[in-house]
Amino acid sequence: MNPPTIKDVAKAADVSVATVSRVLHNLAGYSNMTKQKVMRAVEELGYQPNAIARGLVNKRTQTIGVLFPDVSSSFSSDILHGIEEIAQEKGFSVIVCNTAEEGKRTMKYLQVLREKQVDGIVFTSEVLKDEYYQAIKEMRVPVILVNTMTPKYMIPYVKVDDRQAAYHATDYLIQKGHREIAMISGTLKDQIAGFPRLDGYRQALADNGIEYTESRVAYGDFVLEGSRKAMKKLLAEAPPFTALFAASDEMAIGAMSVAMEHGLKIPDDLSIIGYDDLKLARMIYPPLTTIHQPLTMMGRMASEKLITLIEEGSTQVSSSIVSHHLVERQTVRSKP
Amino acid sequence: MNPPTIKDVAKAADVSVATVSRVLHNLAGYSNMTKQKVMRAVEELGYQPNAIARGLVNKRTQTIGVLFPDVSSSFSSDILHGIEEIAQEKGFSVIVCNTAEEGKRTMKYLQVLREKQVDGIVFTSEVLKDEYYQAIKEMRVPVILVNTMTPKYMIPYVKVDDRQAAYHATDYLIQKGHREIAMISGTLKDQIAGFPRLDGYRQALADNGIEYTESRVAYGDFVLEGSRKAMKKLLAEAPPFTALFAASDEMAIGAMSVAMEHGLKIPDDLSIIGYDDLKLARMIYPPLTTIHQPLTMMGRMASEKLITLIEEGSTQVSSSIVSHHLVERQTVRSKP
DNA sequence: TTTAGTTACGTAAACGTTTAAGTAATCCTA
DNA sequence: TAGGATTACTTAAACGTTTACGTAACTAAA
Repeated sequence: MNPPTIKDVAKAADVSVATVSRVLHNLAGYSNMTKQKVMRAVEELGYQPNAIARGLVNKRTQTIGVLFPDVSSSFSSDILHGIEEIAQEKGFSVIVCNTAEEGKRTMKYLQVLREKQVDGIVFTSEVLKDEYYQAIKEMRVPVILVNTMTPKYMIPYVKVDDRQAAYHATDYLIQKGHREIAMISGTLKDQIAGFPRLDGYRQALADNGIEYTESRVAYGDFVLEGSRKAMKKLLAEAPPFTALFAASDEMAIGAMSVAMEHGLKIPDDLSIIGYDDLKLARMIYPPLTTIHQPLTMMGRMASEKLITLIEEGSTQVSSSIVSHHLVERQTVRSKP
Repeated sequence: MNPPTIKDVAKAADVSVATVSRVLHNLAGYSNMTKQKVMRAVEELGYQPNAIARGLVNKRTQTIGVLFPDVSSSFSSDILHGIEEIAQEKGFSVIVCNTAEEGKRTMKYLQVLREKQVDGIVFTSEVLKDEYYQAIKEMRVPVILVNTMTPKYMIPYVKVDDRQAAYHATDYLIQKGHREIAMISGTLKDQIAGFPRLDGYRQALADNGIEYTESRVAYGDFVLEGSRKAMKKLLAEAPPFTALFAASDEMAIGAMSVAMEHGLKIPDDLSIIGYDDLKLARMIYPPLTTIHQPLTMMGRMASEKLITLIEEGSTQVSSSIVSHHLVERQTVRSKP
């Protein structure tokens, strides 16, 4: 009736449960004949071990929790993909947590993950508040930050150098001959993806002897709608510009569409470079030149690091700055 | 040292574990004073219940497993988003499983889910092979199919009527005055999203007295690259056409880009309608007219149904055909 | 004042594993 | 051929809960 347990197997094979457990784990201490008996019983009963019971005694669940501000974003799901891939390879399951805007559900989810006894946590794309840090510390499991970081605590992270990548993007535009370069930035309050990217842009201008013009930067919120508004403002109010750096692909695409609606040709009338290299950057027309963040790989790395921490016990933490690269497609044009 | 258990709380409050358990669950059988004592002890020790131990005795883990062929697709992640939302609301966690191409890992994952004692499963976007069905049946937990179905077994599903939606898309093109309508179909072997959509297209043509021209349909594999090839073939070999129905947004976008590369203007020279209404349909330029599948809502419905099945025990199964709708954007134009 | 009923607990078994410790038989080795 | 070492097991505790059952004290009705 009920699913067979190890006890049923033991009874059927006429041995003790300890013996069954040992043959199932390939430990020593039984004859070949008993092994046969046990295997046969397992087969006949269709026995499957119960990971919950196992977890209780081992204090290990082979499960990790992953927190995203928005699971359904292309961004998050690429990271998730990488995390899941390595996790499953190493025998871990992943519980996904959508913390929603403003991390409204973060604390609740941390609580759930604690009760469920996950072995580790990946925390992505959001700033790690003190409150979160305390909660995680209390649960005594390793954490890895992806696409975010904190200077305040020693927590390993995996991310690209946003400032440097933004510098790269802007410098590329300059090398292509552009000098009037606008930017659509994320919100400045965002210490991770907002300020550093703007700063990189500024630095690139400065290093090339181009004056920074405040009215040429507008602020979006990393997603489409905000960017469309920002672009309209730029088109209406900013001094003319021949190129645009958008701090996310989604914003680049929003800007592109309003540019096209204004009758501008891309890249002939306006060059645009994005940031992220989401799958859709390749799909739109013309395909978007952008800064590639290896999201899936970052997910893989985070997963790998986390599982190492889980299995070796907290050895030293090591963060990774992964390198971005610029992928040239068709939205940037050399200025003669 | 170790995290406090219910025993520690009991000791600290000077009562039995049974009493602690009772106050924690708001059951009857204790005085107000003991309640205070227990609560204080819980507070002071920072006690958190262990869901693993609880799961062992209750035979309930408050966890569901969700299988996707590709978690990182926009399609899957929208569904996941809906599933997660309801799950968390109802106190369930979700384990994501990426079954990879060809369901290579499906069996392995079903095994994991079984060992981990999930309370239910949602199976998405893939055909449910007999092998899978047997495995799930053996684990005696409810399943819900999303975006797929099987006539062979009584398993509740949530999906749109692909045939009807394809009919709708095609008919819309016809109402707009088009009569030379090409199609980029998924592979015919796909009994879920392949054949039915082609069939809907055919039926719409027939009902409007338009002859079906085999050479006007090309086959992609639902994703970008295949579609680009298909579109090139169509442009080169098919009799001229003024409109195109693509069986997925991704294919529509692929087709759009090759059309644009050929110098065709959309929608002036060619009208295109897609299928799915992925987020990016709205983002590209011009925004894609397409069939909207309410993916997030489908995820929510599936989650809701599944949890009902889990909590009420298998009552009757009920499937849902959810209604698609056509969203008019800017890639279809009336033919004068 | 007895008795039945209720309240407020405590005891202990159960969930399905893993594993340390124990035991009996067999095998070497000197 | 006695002694220790090895092999092939078994027993039972432990993991952290929930919950059926037992029981003592108190309450209320007759």
